[in-house]
Amino acid sequence: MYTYTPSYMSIVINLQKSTIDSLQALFGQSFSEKDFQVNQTKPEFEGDYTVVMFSLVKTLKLSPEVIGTQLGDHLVKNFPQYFSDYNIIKGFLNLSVADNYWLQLLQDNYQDICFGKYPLNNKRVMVEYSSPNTNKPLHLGHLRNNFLGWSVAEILKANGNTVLKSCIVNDRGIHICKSMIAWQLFGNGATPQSTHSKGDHFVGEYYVKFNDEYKRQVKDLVENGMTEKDAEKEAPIMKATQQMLQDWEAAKPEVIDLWKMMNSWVYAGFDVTYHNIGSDFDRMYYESNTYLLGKGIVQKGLDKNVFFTKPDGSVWIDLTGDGLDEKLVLRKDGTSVYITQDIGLADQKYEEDKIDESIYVIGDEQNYHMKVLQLICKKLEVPYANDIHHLSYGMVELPTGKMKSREGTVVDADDIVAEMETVAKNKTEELGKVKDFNEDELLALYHNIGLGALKFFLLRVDPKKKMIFNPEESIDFHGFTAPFIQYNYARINSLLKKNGEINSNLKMAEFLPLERSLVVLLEQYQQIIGQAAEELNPSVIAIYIYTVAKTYSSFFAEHSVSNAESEEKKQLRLQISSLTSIVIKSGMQLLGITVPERM
RNA sequence: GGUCCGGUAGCUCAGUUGGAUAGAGCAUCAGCCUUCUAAGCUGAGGGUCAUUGGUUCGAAUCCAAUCCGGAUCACCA
Repeated sequence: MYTYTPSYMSIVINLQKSTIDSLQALFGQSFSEKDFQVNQTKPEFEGDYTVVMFSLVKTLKLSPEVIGTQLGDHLVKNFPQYFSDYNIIKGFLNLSVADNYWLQLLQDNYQDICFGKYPLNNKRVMVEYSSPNTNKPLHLGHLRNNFLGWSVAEILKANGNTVLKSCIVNDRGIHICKSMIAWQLFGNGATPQSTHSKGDHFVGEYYVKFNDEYKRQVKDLVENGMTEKDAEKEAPIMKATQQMLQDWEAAKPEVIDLWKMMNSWVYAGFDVTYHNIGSDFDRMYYESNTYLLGKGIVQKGLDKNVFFTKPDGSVWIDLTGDGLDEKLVLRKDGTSVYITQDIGLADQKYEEDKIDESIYVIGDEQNYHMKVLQLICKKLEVPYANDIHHLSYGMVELPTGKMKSREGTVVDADDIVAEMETVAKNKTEELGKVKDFNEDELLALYHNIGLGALKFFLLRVDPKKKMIFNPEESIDFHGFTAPFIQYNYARINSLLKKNGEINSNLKMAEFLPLERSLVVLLEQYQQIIGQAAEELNPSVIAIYIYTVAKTYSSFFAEHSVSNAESEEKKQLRLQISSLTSIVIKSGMQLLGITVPERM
């Protein structure tokens, strides 16, 4: 889906190309990079990268050893700038990359803060994420969405795309009216100001109150002999809510005023949260503006016979041929439904912003909906039909099951961020390394560490998998976590500060195993950025950056930089350290995580 | 019932365009701070890759069947 011009040619690609050339020269047959596999060499064997021979055996009708020997020989002889040595074990051709190659890579890049990133292309991509409802505050599930959306946007930018972040606010509908009704019934004119509460939490409380009252009324009715189904329809509070929705659609001034007032409270609360977690948007869409969109497109679709009308006047699309069902796109009264709005909004985005790709960060419970949207667009033959991608992510669940706002069993976004900051504060004070920091510096540090730990926790796992969060166990600060990575960055930073200017002109090119492992890893950063974009998967970055930090941590414990065996060694290690710090900072930034200079 | 997703160490997860002895973190145990930040390092134990069968030089990875868990199939959004 995304193809890029790299800023430097990666060693794996060089290996593939030179292998293809060599095979051609040796055996007179042409291969492509898909005909053989290139792996990183396992640590227990000599070498950096490995070509697997088995797939070539059939076509060449030679034993793996024979092919390996000839190929290895040819590669080392003809591409000495890349390969210095080889060995063959079973069907595996292990190649050692020339020390000078690594040295040159280091010298060219050790101060390049753009290392690994791709040059600008002409693609415009929109990432839609967050998409909150205005009847309740954000919870942990929203945070996963926000962090994913932000990170994917950053990853796409690093791949050279121009990215627009957008947000569709779900600001109308029955759920909003529930909070409104409850406030009328139980609020006694209270406001966030009068109760000293955050606007989104304030409104969310009334959403919970609605459901408590609703349950009570249903129970009463059932006790008086009504069936549960009828009771759910007949409960006075539900009837009042439905009336309010109709009044809203009829634009009754007092309902609209109430709606505007309560939404403004929620937005004030959201602003605080978004600012705190570092989310922002280039385009805001409000469902109260877009819910009528798409009707014109449906009309065009009717003309093209993509849609059909049922006797009652409702409009449908038949997707049974694609393994799905019939799907309604316009109600019999002519009003649009969810999918109709999305068709309309997709069109609006395309027209207004001339975007080439559109990414929707939406939970996997909407896989079916997004599939329908993509299918409808294809059948309508709109130009952007193949450029709609769903970044589907799994729910964040508690050990007790799903989080439910209605029942108040949610991990609140503001609460969890504050809690993480407190843990960061306690831990920092315990260690006592930054006693000279002033109050602002301390707050910034707690924020970076606490929020970083949370972001990393949510981003390090494959988005499409659901995850379980146990509020009883606090999120770890050790091991595969952001604080560990941040800590390594801070160590490198202080080391580099102590040692001053780095000599860029090195002749020595001998690497100890850990030094070599680091350079090999760092060289892969560019390819990792590409892979993360292709898969729309920030966990690729998280895992990679952790591996870099972990390897550096071993290196740091094993080898002294300041007191290296020789001046040349010292300079080499400083270059490695410098590039490591650049990659850590850059990679963490792709995850939306700030690295502190000290901690 | 149809469709889709998942099941890997006690726990949380990597690894699936088929490759060498399946990897991390947490937790447990044993070592390591007079030397660049111990939020660290080194090591140990811990596995029927849900089950069964198949494909082949080779399967956690591909195919089939089965079991378990989840999502979805609204004139809600």
